[in-house]
Amino acid sequence: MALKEAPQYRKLYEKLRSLIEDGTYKRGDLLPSENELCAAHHLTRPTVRNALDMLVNDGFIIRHQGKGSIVQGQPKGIGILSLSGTTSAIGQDNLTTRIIVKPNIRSWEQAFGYEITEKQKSMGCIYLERLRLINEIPVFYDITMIPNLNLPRLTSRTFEDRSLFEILRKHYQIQVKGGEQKILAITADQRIQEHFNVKKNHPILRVDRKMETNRAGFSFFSQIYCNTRDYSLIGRF
Amino acid sequence: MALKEAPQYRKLYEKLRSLIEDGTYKRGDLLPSENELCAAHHLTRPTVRNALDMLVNDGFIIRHQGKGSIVQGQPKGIGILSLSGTTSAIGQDNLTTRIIVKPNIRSWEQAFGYEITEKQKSMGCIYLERLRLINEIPVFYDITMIPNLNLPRLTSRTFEDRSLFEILRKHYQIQVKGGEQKILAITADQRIQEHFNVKKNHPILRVDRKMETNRAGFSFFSQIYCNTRDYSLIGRF
DNA sequence: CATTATTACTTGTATATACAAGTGCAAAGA
DNA sequence: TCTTTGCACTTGTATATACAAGTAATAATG
Repeated sequence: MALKEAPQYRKLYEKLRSLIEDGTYKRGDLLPSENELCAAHHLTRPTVRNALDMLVNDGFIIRHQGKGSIVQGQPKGIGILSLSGTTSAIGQDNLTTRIIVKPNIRSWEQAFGYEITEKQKSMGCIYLERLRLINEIPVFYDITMIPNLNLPRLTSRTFEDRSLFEILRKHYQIQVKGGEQKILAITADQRIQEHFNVKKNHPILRVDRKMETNRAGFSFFSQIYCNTRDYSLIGRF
Repeated sequence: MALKEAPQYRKLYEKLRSLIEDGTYKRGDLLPSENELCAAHHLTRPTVRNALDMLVNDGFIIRHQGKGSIVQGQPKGIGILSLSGTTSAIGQDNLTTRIIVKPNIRSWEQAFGYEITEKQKSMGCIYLERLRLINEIPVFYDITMIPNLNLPRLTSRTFEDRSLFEILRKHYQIQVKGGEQKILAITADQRIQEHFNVKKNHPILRVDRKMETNRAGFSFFSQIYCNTRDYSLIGRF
């Protein structure tokens, strides 16, 4: 089952997105005009606009009639912490990831309070746990569960360098379109105390989320513990 | 300054959106096909697709190649702050509001960590504190600061029955378009302990938010304390 | 010098068209 | 009867074109 090549507008979207994310285009900059992009990539305006529409949608740019496409910066984030997200909010340099539980396939009955279908139950899930550190300080601990459906070699990919969202988007054409989340404040239990190196009664933010994608019926789940003493979650809405 | 007429695709979007919101099209229904919509509204496919794209974007529908546009239901909300407890949805009946500090005008230098302009500083702000109870249980404590700009009689309006957002929208044509928020877990301080009737070291969720509106340069701010023991924050994104 | 009009750009809207690709059903064939 | 083929439908992608409308800098005008 060969992967279909991505459409032109999608490829342009990825290119421009990368250029914004890596800082080639900074906040406040103007993107090349639509006509310039047409010429540069040998596309027509509707196709180019399609790509730009996606960027607008994600919050990377805004457009002004008569002026151009103005780079906004990082996406409005999906929900609260833009997942690709912790990366974008903090700056990639300082963020390191430790895989605590390597991706493995296991059975599941539900996911952090969210229901899953019978089919998903029968297929099992890819499970992993990660600890993320900012400037050597452990800040996030997240547990991820992904239905084990048609994702060849996902378990073997590295989750350290790239974000899960990026992997899904680029390699499997799966885009997170939205989702649902529950947020609450708890006190650190034994395990979290150890990972975060905090004492009892330390307040911790917990986020349970269901991520819905463009692939019908394909959702995945994560539970995120966050020590907000030094870094708080920031998001746009 | 007459309002420019809305473009065709926008009008079609509003029509279809209304039909979904009023239940004419229910969840799971198929919308008329693109060609049918073209014929019915005397438009071409790109224009119709533009309208449908907006609906997809808002989460009202999803589209399936070869099948059609499937109605999903209600849109994704703005921000977080819809509540979920053990009981699924909390009817408004159970929510009561107590004004702890009545709206009054005072000076300010900043707002919960967000910068404000010199002009806003000089004008002062409208300040209020409220406690919100669900089924007699105190769940939210929020502090609100609104720039004191051209909002005659705002201080005297009741904040108990109506939401601030509704007042701003209906009486001042101010709509919240988006904003920024910071979320963290803290332990209850003396005052919060009393309001929430919890003991020391009880974990509390704190949200600092900046609300941006359709009026250029007009933002307002709130800080929300939330006891998530019985009710957690849920939200779609 | 200050104001207004022109001009050359930008994005916004809309039409017309073509073919690719996924879905589901019905007709043809084994 | 069951399977396969084909067809008619759906949405997806892409091109080509045209004009409207906002923006900003320049040129013309008072």
